[in-house]
Amino acid sequence: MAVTLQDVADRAGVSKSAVSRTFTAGASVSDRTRAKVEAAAAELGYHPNVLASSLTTGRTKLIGLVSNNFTNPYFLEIFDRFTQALQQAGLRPLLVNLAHEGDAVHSLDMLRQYSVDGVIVASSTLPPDFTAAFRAAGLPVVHAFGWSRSAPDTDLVSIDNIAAGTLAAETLLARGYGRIGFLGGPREASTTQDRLTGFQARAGAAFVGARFAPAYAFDAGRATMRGLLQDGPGAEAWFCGDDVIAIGALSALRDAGLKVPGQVGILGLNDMEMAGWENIGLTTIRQPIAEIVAASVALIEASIADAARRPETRMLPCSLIERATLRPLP
Amino acid sequence: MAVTLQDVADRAGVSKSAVSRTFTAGASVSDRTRAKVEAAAAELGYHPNVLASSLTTGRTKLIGLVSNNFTNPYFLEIFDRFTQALQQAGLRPLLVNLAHEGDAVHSLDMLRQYSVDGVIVASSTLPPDFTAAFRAAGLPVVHAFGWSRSAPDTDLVSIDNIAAGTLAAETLLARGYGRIGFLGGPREASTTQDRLTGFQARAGAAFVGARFAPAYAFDAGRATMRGLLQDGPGAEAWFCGDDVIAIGALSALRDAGLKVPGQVGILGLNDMEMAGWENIGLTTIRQPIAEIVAASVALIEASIADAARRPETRMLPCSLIERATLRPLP
DNA sequence: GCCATGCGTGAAACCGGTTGCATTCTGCCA
DNA sequence: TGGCAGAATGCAACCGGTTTCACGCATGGC
Repeated sequence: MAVTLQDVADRAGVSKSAVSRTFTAGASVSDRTRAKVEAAAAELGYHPNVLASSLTTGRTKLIGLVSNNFTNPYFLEIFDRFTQALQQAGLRPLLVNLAHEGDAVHSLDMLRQYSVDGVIVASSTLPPDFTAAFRAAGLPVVHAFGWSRSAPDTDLVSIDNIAAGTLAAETLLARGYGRIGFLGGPREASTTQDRLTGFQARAGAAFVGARFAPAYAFDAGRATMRGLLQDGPGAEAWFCGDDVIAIGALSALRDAGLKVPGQVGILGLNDMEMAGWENIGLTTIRQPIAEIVAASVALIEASIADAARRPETRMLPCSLIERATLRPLP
Repeated sequence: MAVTLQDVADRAGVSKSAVSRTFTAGASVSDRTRAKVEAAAAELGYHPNVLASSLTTGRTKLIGLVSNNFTNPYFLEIFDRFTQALQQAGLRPLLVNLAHEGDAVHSLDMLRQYSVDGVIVASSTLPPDFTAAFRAAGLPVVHAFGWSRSAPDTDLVSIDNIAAGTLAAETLLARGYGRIGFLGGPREASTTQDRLTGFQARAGAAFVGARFAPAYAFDAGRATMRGLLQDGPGAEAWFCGDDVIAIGALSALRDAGLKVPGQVGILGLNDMEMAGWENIGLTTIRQPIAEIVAASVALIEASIADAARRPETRMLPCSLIERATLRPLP
């Protein structure tokens, strides 16, 4: 059905080798041969079969893009960037949805079956031993949006979550909120723990406690905030570990008749597109998503090019985006 | 590096053929050999290389998942379902982001280079000649969430957009809105045209006009509604061609001090998760996304199994989801 | 005019599997 | 026990490429 190397070779009156060489950069071919081959290839509409060539070259240009966050709209922005950045780099994302627990080991096997060149794990909740498994299998792997002290032997790209927590506490205090709390995402996630650590340390005596939403979801944020309100007077301002949780919390506050940002302040994290919608106007800490994606792709490319490369950690700075859910600076 | 068929064969003391046959269903192997091979494979941690086998079988179990909607949160739900459904079927999604116009022809070539078994195009705005190009290349292709009279020779899975428009008009009229309008997505999309057609036909004299948002995005919906408001008294209720446009429109109405659903009614389409958030409460027409995804995967499997299969069109019913942006029935 | 140099080329082996075919093995029946 | 059918197995070719190797040929220096 499809046009093969041999077809082109026959047409051009040269050997398979000659054709192959015209399509591999840096190979030795005369201008005359190259011209003949290119003409034949164009006439026949030939495109080399990447998969066949991967057998000998060991490169598929396939990258496993693994995530378990298919419900948080923020991740659509992340997928958008990743797919574009990978395509730009001539790589192809093989998407893996880690919806169920058991998928983890299975998907590792699967990605090896397809001999992907590398794996990008985009998640802040996946346990470090998951990425470690890829590395143990000899696969280049970059963990983006997650961070873990316990896995220093894999590439990591992330914000400094401790610094983000610190920035959050500083921001709330500077705006005159006296009692401040943390409304994080899933408790087990090391990112959540780091954000809390930074927040609590900087908040000092102003810290009134932490609560954890079970998921990065509107409902989870809303329900958790409702619980906090029922428990009596809590904080004057909350640092939420994620925008979508923050938006859920806002909804609960509004239902309870509390004025934001006057009576209660809310600070998010991520700066997803929705945070900027005029009917939401969430004040939030921005993750530099473009830079995180670019760095992740760069690191995976580096690991592919040099298998002996030492893994590296890139922590990118985040910044405050001022909108309407915190009082202005005095 | 990786364990190969030969390694297993050596270990088990049999030929490559025997090993290959133990892993292909329906091949003739004795129980004794199978046991030996399986033991050896387990010890070595062998997983067959799908790409190598694809050379002879012609099957990669790779499916191109093509879309250009990486900004509408609704599509994250769609990707979530598609990835899960494909994984369930033993297929792997190769994700293609059609962000730029020029990507189209390039991505076709690319998907052929990877000899994908089929392509699923998930988009309501891609032109029909795009999917036609895949079909012309001999690739099984299913177009989901889009529909076109002009391309009856490809598999289509979608709601009946004309019927959805009719249902929308009926719904608005039944709730006592006298003058009703259509606020659609991109004008060129055939889905938009169909929704308008159905809507206008049923609305009859109550129809006051149509306006088109330039994109499926909050900002687009908001700006378009703001424009409508400036143009003076418009409709009492609007049928929006997409939830996220509807949510943008709601934001503009609220800013203008108009009461929803009392003074103005808003009806969306899709029933994305966000539509159900308590701070939004969008009344909307639900697309049966699970069924659309399931049907798309089933059709692509059918096309792969039988290359001579005739393409087919599946139109699935949609239904009204009652929330808070339309007046209740009298 | 001779030889070293090096580029361009094709034959053939190989990547990791599958599969047609011929051969051997097994079980069953006469 | 012999004969035979059918199952099990191995060999070798093949899928569509890449790459090593050896050779042919043009070039340039002496």
